[in-house]
Amino acid sequence: MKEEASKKRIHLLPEQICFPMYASSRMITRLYQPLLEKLDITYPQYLVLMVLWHEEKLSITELGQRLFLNTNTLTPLIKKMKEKNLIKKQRSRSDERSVFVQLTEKGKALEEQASHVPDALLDSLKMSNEDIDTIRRIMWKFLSNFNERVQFTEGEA
Amino acid sequence: MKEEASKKRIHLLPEQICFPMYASSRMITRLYQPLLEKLDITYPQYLVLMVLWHEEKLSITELGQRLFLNTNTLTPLIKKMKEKNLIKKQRSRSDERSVFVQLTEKGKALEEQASHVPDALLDSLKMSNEDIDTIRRIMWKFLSNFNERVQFTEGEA
DNA sequence: AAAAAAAATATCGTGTGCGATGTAATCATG
DNA sequence: CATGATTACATCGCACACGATATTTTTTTT
Repeated sequence: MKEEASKKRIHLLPEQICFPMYASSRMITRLYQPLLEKLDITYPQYLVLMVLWHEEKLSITELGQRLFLNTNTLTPLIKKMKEKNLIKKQRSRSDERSVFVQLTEKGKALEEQASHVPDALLDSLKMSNEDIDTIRRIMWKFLSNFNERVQFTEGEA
Repeated sequence: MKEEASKKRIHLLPEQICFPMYASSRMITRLYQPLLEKLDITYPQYLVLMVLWHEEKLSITELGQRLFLNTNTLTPLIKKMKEKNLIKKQRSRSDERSVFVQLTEKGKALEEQASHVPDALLDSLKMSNEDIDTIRRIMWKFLSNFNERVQFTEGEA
C-alpha cells in the first residue's frame, strides 16, 4: 500500500529532469525553424555554420567536439552542406586521415543574412533574461562536466 | 571594424540558449541508454510507458499532449511497442476516429523492473540537487507557456 | 439533411542521432 | 622495420522527429 504510493511517484513526468529538457529542446528547434527555413538550412546545419563562422578551418573531429556530435552524424550532415555549396572539404596533407572543412563564400555570406536570428529567437522564447542566463550557466556546467567524464568515441564503460 | 567585432559575438555557441539544451538533452539520453537497453526499450518508449503507468487509457492525441509529440511520431512508436507486446490499441466506440492505447501485462510489469532507473540516472548526472530543481522548474515554466501559445497540429503562423 | 469545416490518425519523405562496423593512415613496440 | 594498436572518417542500419498530405469520422453551417 505505502509501497504502491511511493512507486507511483517515481515515474511521474514532472519529477523527471531529462523530459522537460528533451521536450523544451524540441520546442525551441521548432521556434528556430521558420527563421532558418528562409535561409534554407536546418538547425543542426545552423550549428555547424555558427562554429565555422568563428573558426576558419576544422577537422571533422574538432567540429564534432564543439557540437558534441560524432562522425556518423557529421559526415552525412557535411555532405549535404557541401551539396548546397556551403562548405568545402579538403584532406589534410600532413595526416591523410584527417579531413578539414571550411566555408565557401556562400557559407560565409550567410552570417550576414542570419544576423537577426538570435534576437528573433530570444523574442519568441518569452523567457526572462534571468531564466535564460540560469539555464545557460547550468547547462554549460553540465556539459563541461560530462565532457571530462565521457570521451565520445571511446567511452570508459 | 567595430561592426565586425559585434557581429562576431552574435553567433558564438556559448551565447546561445538552445544549443546547450540541445546538447545536454542528447547527453542525458545517452546516460539513459545503458539503463534502458537492459529493459529492451528506447528513451521515447520509456516516456510513453511512464505516462501509461499513471494514466490507464489514453488516446493517441492525449498521449501526444503529455509528451509534446505529434501522431506522425507517435503512430510508428506505438506500432513498435505493440509489436513488442507492451501496448494494446483499441478504437473508441463513441468516436470511431479515436484510438485508445493501454499497457499489456508485460508493459505494466516493466514499471517494477524500471524502478531503479530514475535514481540511477540522477546519480550519473553528477549535478547538484539545487541545479536539477532549478532546471526542472524553469523548463516546465517554459513548456507550459509554450503549450498555451502553440497548439500542435494547427500553429497560428 | 447536404456541403463544408474540423478533428483524429495514418502515411510518406527528409533529416538527423547514434551504435556497430569497415577502411585507410599513423603510431607504438618489440 | 614489421605488426599490432590506435586514430580519423565513412558506411550501414535503426529509431526517432516532423512537415506535408491523405483518409475516415464527426461536427458545423447553411
